[in-house]
Amino acid sequence: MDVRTLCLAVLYQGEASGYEIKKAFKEGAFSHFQDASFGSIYPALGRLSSEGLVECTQMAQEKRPDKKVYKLTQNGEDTLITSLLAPPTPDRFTSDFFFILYFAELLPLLQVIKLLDQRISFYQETINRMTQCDPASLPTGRRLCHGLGLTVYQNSLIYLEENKERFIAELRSQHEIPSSIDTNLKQIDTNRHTS
Amino acid sequence: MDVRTLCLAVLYQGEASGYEIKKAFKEGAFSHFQDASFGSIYPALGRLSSEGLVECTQMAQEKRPDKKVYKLTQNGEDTLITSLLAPPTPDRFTSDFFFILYFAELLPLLQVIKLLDQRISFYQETINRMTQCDPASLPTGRRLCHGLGLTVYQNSLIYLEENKERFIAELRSQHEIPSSIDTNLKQIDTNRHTS
DNA sequence: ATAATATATATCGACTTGATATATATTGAA
DNA sequence: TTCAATATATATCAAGTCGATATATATTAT
Repeated sequence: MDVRTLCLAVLYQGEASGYEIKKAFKEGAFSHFQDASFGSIYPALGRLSSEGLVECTQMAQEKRPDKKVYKLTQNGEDTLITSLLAPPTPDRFTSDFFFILYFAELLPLLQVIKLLDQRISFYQETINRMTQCDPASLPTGRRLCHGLGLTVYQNSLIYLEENKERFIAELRSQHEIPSSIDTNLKQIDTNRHTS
Repeated sequence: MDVRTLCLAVLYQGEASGYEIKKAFKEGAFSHFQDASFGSIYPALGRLSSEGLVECTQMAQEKRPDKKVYKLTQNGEDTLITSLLAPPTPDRFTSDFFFILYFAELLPLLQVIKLLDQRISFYQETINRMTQCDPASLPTGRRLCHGLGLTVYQNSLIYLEENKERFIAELRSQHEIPSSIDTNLKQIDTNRHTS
């Protein structure tokens, strides 16, 4: 979803500045499945403003730098709904954690253990944060998002906790045969390209 | 993870052309947690080649266009390992599905049902594809990736199947009061910005 | 026959990120 | 108390990335 639509979506829930829109992606409601940087938010707001999809009110603040508060227009609201009706593009998931884990045999065991422990902490903290909020207080669509997301984190945590020890033991046993460290993974696909 | 490292990772498993590297992200081993386009793969291979991290062999093919087969050098292998030791950047997950679902109240009910059904099919197909492969045949790290990923898809499917009907019934009941269609979500955060 | 898909490399405009610059207030630690 | 870090607030820019497109041919399906 393009940043312009993302801005409209945040503004649908109440007027906000560029800084506050960024927060919605960093910590707020959209943080688990969308993101945008200042470098794309500010230009997007400028274009939305010139197209009449949002209105800007310059708030000359007492002490802090000027705050530009953006508000959705009726046209902007209609445009948001239309964008939501378009067929969704496939999810995009990019993870260094999975990428590094994939090559676990090539890395020092302590490094891998650290990676897993950090991941377990990440899942625990995320679950704690998400269970702060009472699902019953959420609108229907938002509640399903919340429930599905929470399920993913909870089951990921369970899986890692259940398999961590076995996994580490297996890696340790492989480290005991030093000559195999480097060749383990290569063996798998060696004869793929025999044309 | 930058595209250069991703190319080294694919080449670690066997020599490959740019086209074959792209396939590793589209359908192959890395498809669930990494991606790269031709527009970044080809320049990356050129740079890796000039830096001596990969070697290129031009295969003058009989009928098809020339194939440039890239192979990892020792230097490239070392560079890959070093990159894997760097602290992982946070995951990035971007989903139109979650984004649209979040605003379910604003959309025609049939549209939402279609969205959920497509999602359920997507999970089912992904699980089917992933269960084709025998986990026991995979190296340790790769097996944990596979297991954790599969768990996520399976539990997402279960959650959606268990909650779909209740969710749709709830949306339907809200549609019966037409005046509420537009205001449901707005009510939540209306008095946040009362300064 | 002919449309669609697969193999194969390459380029390019448009967009996005991550870092940086600028300026001030508040909070917490030494 | 002083000093560092964090938070509020906008804006820009180099570097990197995507998605589309061009080019050319073989195979598969309709």
